[in-house]
Amino acid sequence: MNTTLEPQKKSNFIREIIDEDLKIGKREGRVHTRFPPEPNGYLHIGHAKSICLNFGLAADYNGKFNLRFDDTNPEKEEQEYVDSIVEDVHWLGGNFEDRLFYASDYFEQMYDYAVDLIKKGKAYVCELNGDEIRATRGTLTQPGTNSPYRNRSIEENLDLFEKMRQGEFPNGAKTLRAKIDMAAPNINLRDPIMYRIVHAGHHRQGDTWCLYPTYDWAHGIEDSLEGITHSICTLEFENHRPLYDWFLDELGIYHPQQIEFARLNLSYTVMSKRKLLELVKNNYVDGWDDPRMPTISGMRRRGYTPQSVRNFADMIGVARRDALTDLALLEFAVREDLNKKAQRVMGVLKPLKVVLTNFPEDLTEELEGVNNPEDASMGTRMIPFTRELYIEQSDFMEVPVPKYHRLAPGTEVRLRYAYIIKCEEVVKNEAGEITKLRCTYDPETRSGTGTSQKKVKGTIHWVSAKHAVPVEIRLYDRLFTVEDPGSEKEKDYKEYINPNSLEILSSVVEPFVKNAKPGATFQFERNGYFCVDTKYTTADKLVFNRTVTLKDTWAKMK
RNA sequence: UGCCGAGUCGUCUAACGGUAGGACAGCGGCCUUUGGAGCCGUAUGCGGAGGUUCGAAUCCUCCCUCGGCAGCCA
Repeated sequence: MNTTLEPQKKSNFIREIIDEDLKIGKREGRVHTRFPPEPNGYLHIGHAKSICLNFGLAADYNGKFNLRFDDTNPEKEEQEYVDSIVEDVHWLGGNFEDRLFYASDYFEQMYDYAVDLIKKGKAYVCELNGDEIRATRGTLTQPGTNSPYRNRSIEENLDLFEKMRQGEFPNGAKTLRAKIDMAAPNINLRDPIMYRIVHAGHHRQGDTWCLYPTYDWAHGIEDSLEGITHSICTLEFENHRPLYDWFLDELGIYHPQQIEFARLNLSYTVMSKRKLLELVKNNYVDGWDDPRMPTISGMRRRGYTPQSVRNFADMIGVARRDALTDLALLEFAVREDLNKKAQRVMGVLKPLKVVLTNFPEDLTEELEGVNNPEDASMGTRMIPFTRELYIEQSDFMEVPVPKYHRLAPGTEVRLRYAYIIKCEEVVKNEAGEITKLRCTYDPETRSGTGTSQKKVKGTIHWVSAKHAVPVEIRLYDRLFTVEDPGSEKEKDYKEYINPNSLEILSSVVEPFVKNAKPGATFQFERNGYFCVDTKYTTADKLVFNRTVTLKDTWAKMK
């Protein structure tokens, strides 16, 4: 149980429901949640919200959390998705222990329950085809009409249902329907379909079944069988709750409580599996784990930490109103976490050569750099300093604008951990482009020596040319150019794809980074957080993904 | 037009009849050998109209706006 010693978790309406349930001793005071994905795609940040919610509730209330695949539709589901989902839930920290379940493991039990309903006169085999069912369902404002097969005898229903299972009928020929009310104002109650015939191999059941349960019929049973106490799902299932309750009540079995919350929408991206699948299939992105994708695997590859995603989930809270969450919240969450953990290092994204004309040709000085100012235990490292360096192109302006604290002709700037230098000469090629800066350094100004009182406004990062490790750096920008690409009814969301969401750079980093392992995260000082890409990094070439930039107050001033 | 649901700072989210608070974003400042981090300060909000009440974001009525639902998807 939660104790008063623990930090107070942010209140939300689901916690209030649970608190009340616990108070009145409902369901033996247990809390047992689940995350029930269909394995028809990769998990995204919206699913992460649900996982954190469900797992967090179980953890905080000393309860249990199940991972259950809702694999009731063989035509869309694949083992690849199962594997990725298990990996993602684990990575996020969702601990389901040994409780990994599959709806398909309950098919036999569901079938028996269906027979029970038939025997109670609450379900019937219907021979209407898809068009006919649609036509007799009525509309939002008009009631439907009864199926001509609605009043078959129980014996005939039992016989037909058995034959459906045996594979005697083709796809779509017959369905099993609940006998509820064709005039119900809630369309879900107009004799909903419980089983459809699908002759297709199932990723786990193979050809055992040609009869597959629908979501509405299956889901409550799955929850019931697992002893789930609070069945948390998103708002679009709200209209299905009466049906969830109806099935469980008619069956007379353990009855969990369905609670709906608003799904996550994030600005500048899309969250539907259908759209994400389309981006992948049509190569708008480089797979489900493309770092620009809002998928968990994409975010992992981009350098997000599980902790940052969990913090984000806590920040956004849980409610019942539709919302569009600002991407800035997610970026804040990852910066906050990485700031505490990331090894600092210097890397020059777009290099500009600097020659220190008064620095000895063959000298290499070793300068000490702090690995993480937020965490002294991470220690220090030595950084080589030589006559020829690279600095960031953006750290030099031939004609500086006001408030520009960096290098310009005749001005001084500090090199991080090193000396103050002065720009003496700008070297250009025939095209007039700046190719090199000739500077002088002031030997009295070495960092930490305190031998000079000289102060400069700016400090810039650099890499010794002789020691520079060439790397590829991938900069990512938002995938879409508008806040809510999916909301425009008249336009296809793909029209808003950002054509500049990926920029690939040839860059240099300090030698400390040379043997970094795939997945390792660094802060390139003044630039942002970067991680070694797990897909394209090879033995002789490091590829970095920019996870997120540092907050840049200078960029805002411009 | 039927049913269900939701409206609180720019964004997300608290409040449970008793001073509308927090986070992010913004703005101003301090500090700084990362224009990072940190610290301090600051502005902005209860969809509308009535009603009940000493007192309403909260309870009631009406209105407005937005979202979901007519798959043999989940």
